[in-house]
Amino acid sequence: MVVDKLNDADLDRLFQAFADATRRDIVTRVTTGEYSVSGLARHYAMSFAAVQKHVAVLERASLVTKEKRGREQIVRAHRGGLQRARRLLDAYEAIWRQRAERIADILAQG
Amino acid sequence: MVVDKLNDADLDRLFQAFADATRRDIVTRVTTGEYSVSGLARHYAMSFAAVQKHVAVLERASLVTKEKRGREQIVRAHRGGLQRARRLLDAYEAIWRQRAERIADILAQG
DNA sequence: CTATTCTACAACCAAATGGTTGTAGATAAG
DNA sequence: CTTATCTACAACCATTTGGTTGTAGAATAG
Repeated sequence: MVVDKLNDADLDRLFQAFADATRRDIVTRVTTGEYSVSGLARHYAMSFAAVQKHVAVLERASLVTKEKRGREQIVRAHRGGLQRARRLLDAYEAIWRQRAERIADILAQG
Repeated sequence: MVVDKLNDADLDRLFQAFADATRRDIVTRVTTGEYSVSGLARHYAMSFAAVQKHVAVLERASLVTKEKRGREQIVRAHRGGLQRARRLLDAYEAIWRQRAERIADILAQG
């Protein structure tokens, strides 16, 4: 899947995926260890189906992938989404720095 | 939570705020130029009230502030929110690197 | 003063979100 | 084979979201 160019809908899904504490926690877990969907579900005070939905949201945002192993579905972190989110925030940061420089210039020449 | 030393609700609001193309565009605009709420509204194919709500979402997420000037309300970028979002994604990135090192160690000693 | 502009906010609506329970199919375990 | 486990998915519900229109007040312009 080529996901270099980000459209609005991709970014919407990406940040939406981060906008929930349970999902952020799932991302942390699957980055550091190996979890099936039910393995994840055991850690949260909600139904299996609810966790399943959270994983689906992360999957659509390209933050995790699933891989079938026997009767389990192993959830793995997928770095692509994270990197794209970081890139966007870095872009905002760059705009900020540009602005700061511009202001500094104005002050310097004023 | 290991990664998440920031308040969950704050982070929810922060990423939720980024999860909309109009709001991301507003952030860009107010970082590079000076805009009133109605000045912003002129650029979007939606009502003034809708833009007003988007600005309110950004305000609650600490991504912008408003300052009254005459009968206008000037919207200004506020760096705090952006920096907190970046910090969180950097933390995830750090976890990734840790994991990569761990795997490299295992491979090296295996 | 009067008219216009800018903002705030309420009320409303459709769609999305985050949760639930229930059903059913695969796979593993006894 | 039978039972338990893991997953998928549908149906449902309450709340939130993203939009609308309408009303009202404050500040500016003429």
